[in-house]
Amino acid sequence: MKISSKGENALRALIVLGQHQGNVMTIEEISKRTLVTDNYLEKILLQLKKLDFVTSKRGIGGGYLLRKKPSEINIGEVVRQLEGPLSPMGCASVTKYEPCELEPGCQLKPLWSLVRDTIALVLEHTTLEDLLENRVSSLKGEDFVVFKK
Amino acid sequence: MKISSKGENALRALIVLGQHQGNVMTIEEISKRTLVTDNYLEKILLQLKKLDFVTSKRGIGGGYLLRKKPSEINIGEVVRQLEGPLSPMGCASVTKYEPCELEPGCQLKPLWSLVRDTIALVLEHTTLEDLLENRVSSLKGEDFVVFKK
DNA sequence: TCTAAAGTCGACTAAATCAGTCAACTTTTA
DNA sequence: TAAAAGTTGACTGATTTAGTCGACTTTAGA
Repeated sequence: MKISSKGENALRALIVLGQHQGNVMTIEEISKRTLVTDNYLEKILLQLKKLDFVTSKRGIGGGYLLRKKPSEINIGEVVRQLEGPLSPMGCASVTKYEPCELEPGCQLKPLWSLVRDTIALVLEHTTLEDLLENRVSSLKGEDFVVFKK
Repeated sequence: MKISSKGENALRALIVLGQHQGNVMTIEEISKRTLVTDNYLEKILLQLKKLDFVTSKRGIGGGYLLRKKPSEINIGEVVRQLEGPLSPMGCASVTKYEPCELEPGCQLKPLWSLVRDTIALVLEHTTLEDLLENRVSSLKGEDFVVFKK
């Protein structure tokens, strides 16, 4: 159930860019603040650019900046684009469903669907703005519960 | 955010063993019902045995069977033992915390913690018995919600 | 118009993990 | 004592991951 370093580092970069909205930042500057090597960051930023989350300016004084407002950048979508489907198994994926030989009647699929849906619930309701403003609340202390209506 | 085939196949095996409680099942029989090759199942069952979820009997008439009652087999624990921590990132892991250079003040960690906690909430509240009796309810149709108290 | 600063692109690699195979071995029962 | 079954360890092939490297293009400003 892991997030790879690519996804993690992409989110780090978006956060740093969000903290400097309006200003372009060079790969080197982003690298300093995210602690990701610039060679690797370059790859990730290029991918974020292709996905239209960021844009860039070449030449002297160039660099990267956010393409959309932080409130319009959905974390679920970022994770999905960089890491693949949110579902732990293809059979429970909404965006990239893969049939399984054990369907129907599989007693595992409902579990994977539930896991997928709760992950999606959290990630798709979080925007970059939420992260920037520390609006993600912890479940610790049972502030949150999942319950059946 | 994937479950590997090892975790999936281990759960399949446990389900099949749960459906035949009291009877030993050979690797070959389990293989037929889970659609996992017996060479690979052998590896997985051995691991499940070391973890004390199943037990085995050698020789003619031998095979595998559950070691505990299905109601005592916690799916979160099975997944954790076979796949590693439930948390998507080490910094948010409860059972295997790994420090990160960006702590404290990291704006991502609360998100990973929330994801970990919701995954744990689902998986740790599910037992093998729940799976066998199809007691895992789907989030579809918004039967469930996550909310802040 | 030249130069240095920046992003862009493609090829390559080293390590890790995963999924799976195989052969030899031990235990047990009939 | 033979056959059925689990046990063990070594091995392999494919894939993914996390980078590295070098050559190239674009741009601003002196």
